[in-house]
Amino acid sequence: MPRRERRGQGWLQGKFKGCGYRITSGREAILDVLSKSDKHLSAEDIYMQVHPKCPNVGLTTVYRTLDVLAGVGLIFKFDFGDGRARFELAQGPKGAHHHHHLICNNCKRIIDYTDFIDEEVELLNQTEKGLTKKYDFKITNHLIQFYGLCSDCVKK
Amino acid sequence: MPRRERRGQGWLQGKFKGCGYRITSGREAILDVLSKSDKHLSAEDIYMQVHPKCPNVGLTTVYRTLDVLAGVGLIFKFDFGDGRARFELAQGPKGAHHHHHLICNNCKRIIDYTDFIDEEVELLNQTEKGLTKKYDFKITNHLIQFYGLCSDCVKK
DNA sequence: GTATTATTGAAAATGGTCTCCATTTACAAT
DNA sequence: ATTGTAAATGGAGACCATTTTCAATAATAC
Repeated sequence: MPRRERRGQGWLQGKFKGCGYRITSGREAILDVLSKSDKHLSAEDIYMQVHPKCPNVGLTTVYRTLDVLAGVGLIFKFDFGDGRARFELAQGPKGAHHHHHLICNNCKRIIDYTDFIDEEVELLNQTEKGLTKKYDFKITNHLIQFYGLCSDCVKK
Repeated sequence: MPRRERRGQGWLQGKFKGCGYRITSGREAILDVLSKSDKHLSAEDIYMQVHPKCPNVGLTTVYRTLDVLAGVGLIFKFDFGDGRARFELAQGPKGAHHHHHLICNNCKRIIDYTDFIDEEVELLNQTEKGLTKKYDFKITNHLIQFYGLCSDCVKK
């Protein structure tokens, strides 16, 4: 059988242990759900997926684990304005899979986009550099979201 | 006495009425607080400031008014991760006062910055244009936040 | 004025998230 | 393998920002 997932899992778990946290079955299951999904999962979404496999993992643990993971930087926490937090893997030591969001104000649909125009990356770096210098602020991360109307809603 | 605020207020109220909403004393007071503050106010902050002047304005009305104002685009609603929404005037028909945020992960301090480097504005425009075309998405607004450590917290 | 309709406040409901604490578990040292 | 200990757990309930409900009131159109 292929060991396809071994690497990713290994890395996640390694990073996790490296930070002094213990690997438990619940945490493993949560990491597993996160790493297999490309959606923006809420705590309850994750709980719903984990629970069938590990009925002994409670919602509280999901929240706690997500908090730890976000603190370590392994996942990102988003707010899309629907009253619940959303989570996704930061994915990869090299920042692969990084993306921004388009959010439809009408139907609340969320579109991920990863295909930055070349200058966008360049400019972001410059902006970060400028801000770091000007405000003496060490930037570790950023959030960029565009709001408006998606193609479906713009027609109405 | 100067009528400095007359214009802004007039514009706000005009826009408000133009959308079919009634002008009430409570709404006036809320608009007043918003237009005189340069902070990121929570619903309760606003309530606390409005209540002394208009004891008959309840928290419910503050929430409802903020919702209407945000819907019309007169104010922006932010989430800085502290569990309560923050509001501020979109300020002006020409988008003046627009700014982005630096958020300290440690002390939660929030720094506004308005002094975009020229390229940043340019890039945003290009990015918006590109996204609009590619995803057929009508962009009306954006949110940009940088996370990290402020000068005080970086020392520790 | 009067009718019409939006707006209101108070109280209660909602719902996501966190706290508490007795119990269980991971894991390093034996 | 066994054990000691601190970390991790989950279930119930607390918490608290935000919404809903509904009867009373106020703003506009006529």
